[in-house]
Amino acid sequence: MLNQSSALDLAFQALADPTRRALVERLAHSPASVSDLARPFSMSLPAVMQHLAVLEGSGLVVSEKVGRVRTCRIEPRALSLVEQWINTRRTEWERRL
Amino acid sequence: MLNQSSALDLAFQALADPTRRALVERLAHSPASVSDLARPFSMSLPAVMQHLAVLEGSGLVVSEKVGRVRTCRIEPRALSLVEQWINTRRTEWERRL
DNA sequence: GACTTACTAAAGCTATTGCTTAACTTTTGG
DNA sequence: CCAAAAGTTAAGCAATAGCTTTAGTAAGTC
Repeated sequence: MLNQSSALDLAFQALADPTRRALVERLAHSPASVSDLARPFSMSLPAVMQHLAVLEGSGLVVSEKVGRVRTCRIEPRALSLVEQWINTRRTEWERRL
Repeated sequence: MLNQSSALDLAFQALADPTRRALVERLAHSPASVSDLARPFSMSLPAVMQHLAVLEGSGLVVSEKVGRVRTCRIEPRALSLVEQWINTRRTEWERRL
């Protein structure tokens, strides 16, 4: 199954994991470094980094490394894309009634 | 009785698959039977039914069987839950700026 | 009653996911 | 320079996801 995933596939898939949603919730308040993001979780740092990679791969998070610190932040346009897809379906349904 | 987090897990996970999103898109227009839903897809009927089971498990779709026909429809409140989670994050982020 | 339609149940198979640990590299502070 | 801090890479592994095929059951049709 090598067909390339759409942006929505990647975004929904990224948000399907509770750890990744927690990361997004954290980042909704302010940007943060990888270590800061990892600290609250009981899992290993590489595990958190893999979650961040999924989030970046989906476009929901962007990051920039300066010195040895990578700072991550939310990309709200990717959130909008998902929000709009859902809103469109819900609205289509409700318009019928 | 699922807590909010699990409900979101299930909903996002359900929507992460393109086949299931296509089913939701179809159902946004009108309710449909399992066979009607399966017809446009190249995969087997049991495969589509498994997708429908995931959607029902997430609460995004409900169904009722009358005679030998199961009719599926969208449950917009489950869509709202997802929509609101995203909206909250996006709004939190944008309020900061 | 036999046939077809509509759905269901179960088993199995492969690829992906979500972790782990271990071994790096690159900065930075003393 | 030396060592700690911050991040990265790679390998491996158990569980899950997304199919398949096969074999059903229940309900309309003739």
